[in-house]
Amino acid sequence: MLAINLIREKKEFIIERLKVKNFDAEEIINKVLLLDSSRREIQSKTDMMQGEMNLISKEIGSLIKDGKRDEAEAAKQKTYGLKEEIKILSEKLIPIDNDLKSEILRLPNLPHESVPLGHGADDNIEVRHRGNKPQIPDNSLPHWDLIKKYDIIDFELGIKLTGAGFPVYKGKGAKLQRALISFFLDEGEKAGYQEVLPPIMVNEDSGFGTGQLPDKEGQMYHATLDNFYLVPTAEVPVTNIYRDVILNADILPIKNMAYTPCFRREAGSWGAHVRGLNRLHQFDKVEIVRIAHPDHSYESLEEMVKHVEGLVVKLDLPYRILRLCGGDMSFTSALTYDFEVWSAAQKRWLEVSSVSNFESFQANRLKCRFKEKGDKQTRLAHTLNGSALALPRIVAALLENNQTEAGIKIPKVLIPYTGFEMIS
RNA sequence: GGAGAGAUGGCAGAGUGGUCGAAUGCGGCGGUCUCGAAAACCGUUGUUCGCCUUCCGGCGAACCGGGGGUUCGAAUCCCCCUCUCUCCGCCA
Repeated sequence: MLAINLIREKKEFIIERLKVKNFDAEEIINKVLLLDSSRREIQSKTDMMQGEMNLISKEIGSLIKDGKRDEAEAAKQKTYGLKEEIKILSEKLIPIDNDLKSEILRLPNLPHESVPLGHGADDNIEVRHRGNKPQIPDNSLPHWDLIKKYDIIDFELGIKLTGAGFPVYKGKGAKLQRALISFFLDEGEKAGYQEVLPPIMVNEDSGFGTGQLPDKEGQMYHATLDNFYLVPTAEVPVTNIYRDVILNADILPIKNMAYTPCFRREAGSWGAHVRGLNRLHQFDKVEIVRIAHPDHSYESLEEMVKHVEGLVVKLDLPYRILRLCGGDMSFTSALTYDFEVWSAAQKRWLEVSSVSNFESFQANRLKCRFKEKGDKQTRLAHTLNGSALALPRIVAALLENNQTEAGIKIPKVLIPYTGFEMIS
């Protein structure tokens, strides 16, 4: 949510910036400014009247204390008209407040100045790439065939238990999941992230705080009886730890990470490229989350990119890093880097991480603020997060890229975690 | 699930209709003292919105779990919701 001050002061700037996201903000902003000024006008009036009411009430109090009943009664008469006026005005304010809020919520976050113009994936800019695409034999199999061949992930069984997109990991397949999670968490710990194990269902306030609600309601599983949502990413519970808090500036940046299963309905996004592990309703992910000082949040972002890069390097996967263009970025992000790894049998890049700076956009929804030592004013913090990493596509790439006649070779760094060197 | 009790500032804890944004203690911050520190003493100490102000700030409104109501006036009375605790039941 953009700050109202910013909208008041930098209307033209916002309109220009949002063009990068191919978003025409002019109409909404005009509406916001109109609603905002009538809101302020009404509030000034009611504040004044309420002040008058308070004065009279105090007067009545002391009159009664002095036993001046008649005068007190006369003073009471004065309040009735005022009270009615205040009521009318404050009732007028309610829809204005609601409209104002919902209009502001329609505005996406401003893209950072380095965000390239563009409409879709083709316009993203490759920041760098590393690793050679492995040469695998012509009879190599895509991962959905490999998992069957070695019986490590069972989609049909998942369908029986739950439905499509809820795979069952078995034997070495299950162990590989656990190994990756542990590896990612250990690497995160080395990089100074505190591990948290949060609830994987959250309430409405949390869903709102990170921006899933109200717009992306249909993307989350909803436990209606209790009105809880299954988390689509650990970002939601971990970032919401800092909802409604005022932090001391000197503890920034806060660095947390969490492993959680992630649940996504993926309504309307099933198509040709989603076979096997490419898209699931439930998957595992380790997420890194930071709360940063606005002056240093981009340093944080770069550190996070480096960290994620370290992971794919250690797993020996060919990867590329993309700076997302305005049209491909999320509603809430100011700058996003995507990581993609090469999937040798599918012969395509798979997105395995998305690292973003949300600047104060989420923080404004969350009311996550900080205070500089000795300063009276609170300021909005910056929030950032990134996958480090999401498992399924990493597994897909590992299986495909490392397949040999004898079986699938496990990357060196994972062997201490798996306890085996080969899936065969 | 049943019965009861409760929710007050960073924390603890008073306050049951009238200058109560809220006593007191702790903590935090600033100062005195000290070479420095501790102790002691003095002072200070929330958030949001609006209006005014060149800065410092000033004035007003709102906030005592959340929402609604009664009243000239609500932390205090009434209703609904949420959460916490105690006992019972069930249970990994």
